Amino acid sequence: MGNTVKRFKKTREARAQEVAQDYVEAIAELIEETGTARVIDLARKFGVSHVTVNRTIARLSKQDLVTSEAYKAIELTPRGKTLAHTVKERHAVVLQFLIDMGVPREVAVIDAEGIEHHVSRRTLEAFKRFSTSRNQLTLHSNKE
Amino acid sequence: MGNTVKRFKKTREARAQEVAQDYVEAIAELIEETGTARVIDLARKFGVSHVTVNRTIARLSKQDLVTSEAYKAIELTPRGKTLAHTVKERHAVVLQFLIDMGVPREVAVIDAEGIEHHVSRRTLEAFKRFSTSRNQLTLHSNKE
DNA sequence: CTTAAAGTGTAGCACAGGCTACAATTAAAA
DNA sequence: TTTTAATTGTAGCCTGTGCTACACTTTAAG
Repeated sequence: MGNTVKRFKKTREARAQEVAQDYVEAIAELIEETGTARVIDLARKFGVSHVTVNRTIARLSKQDLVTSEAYKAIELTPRGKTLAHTVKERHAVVLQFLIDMGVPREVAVIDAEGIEHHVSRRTLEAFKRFSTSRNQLTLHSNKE
Repeated sequence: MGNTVKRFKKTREARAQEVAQDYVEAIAELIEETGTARVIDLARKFGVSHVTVNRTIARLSKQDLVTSEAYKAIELTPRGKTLAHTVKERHAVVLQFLIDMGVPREVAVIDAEGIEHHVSRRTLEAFKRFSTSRNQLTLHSNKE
């Protein structure tokens, strides 16, 4: 299999996991902020109908990322919690990185959402290095 | 409509254009390198069946990005050419940026493929600034 | 407690993007 | 030129992710 093929296959596979990642992250946030994560909350957050959320939750449930009983709030499984934590951290790194690069915050927030899912470990490390060194510099020149 | 909703809608819309962008870029490359872009070439490049390529080409044709006659090679419309050019340039900027950030080339190639579609104008500019200043620095210390 | 509103679930549709299997066409070999 | 191989096209299937419409359950107001 050619390298280009591998590259595009990887990109497609990553895409298949994006929704799952967005959902567990959102669910974790909702639970943290409001105590529960309901279908309607997710529907509002993502701007989709509750039907779409429902089916996605069913799929996540099959993947052992969430548990859900009819008419009950959604819970994260241990696997779901772990994933949510990883995703949250990565999201924060990417967002901070873009901001540190000089991208206006509102733009950075949008771009981070799309970019985060495609950032490998190595690239994430590079982003962290950049933010860290930039922040150390400002320690000496700026108390922000 | 909430900001979060807008953000996710934007991400979804961007996603819908990714395939189109990948295809016109690949078609432009094939034409440049081999003279023609055929269905089978694209199928091999993306690692999908020729059927998938066929239907995608039909969709791109509706969007006035390519022209295709049965059993003939695929051509880009003026719109398609313009898009291909934009995408190619952005891809190059993102790839170079990742490499300049210290990401190993093989990893950068994969990540760039996923990231490029989510990079806004502002972020692209930030990437360019970084690569430019880094390259100017190496001019003085390294002839690479 | 009863009723209205909010939330949830399900049926059924659309489209994108995967596939296999088979038919048709074009290009290459004999 | 005929036959074979490669390429392209079409039918029909699957899954993911979107929707509306309608039914059911839970929650909140009266």
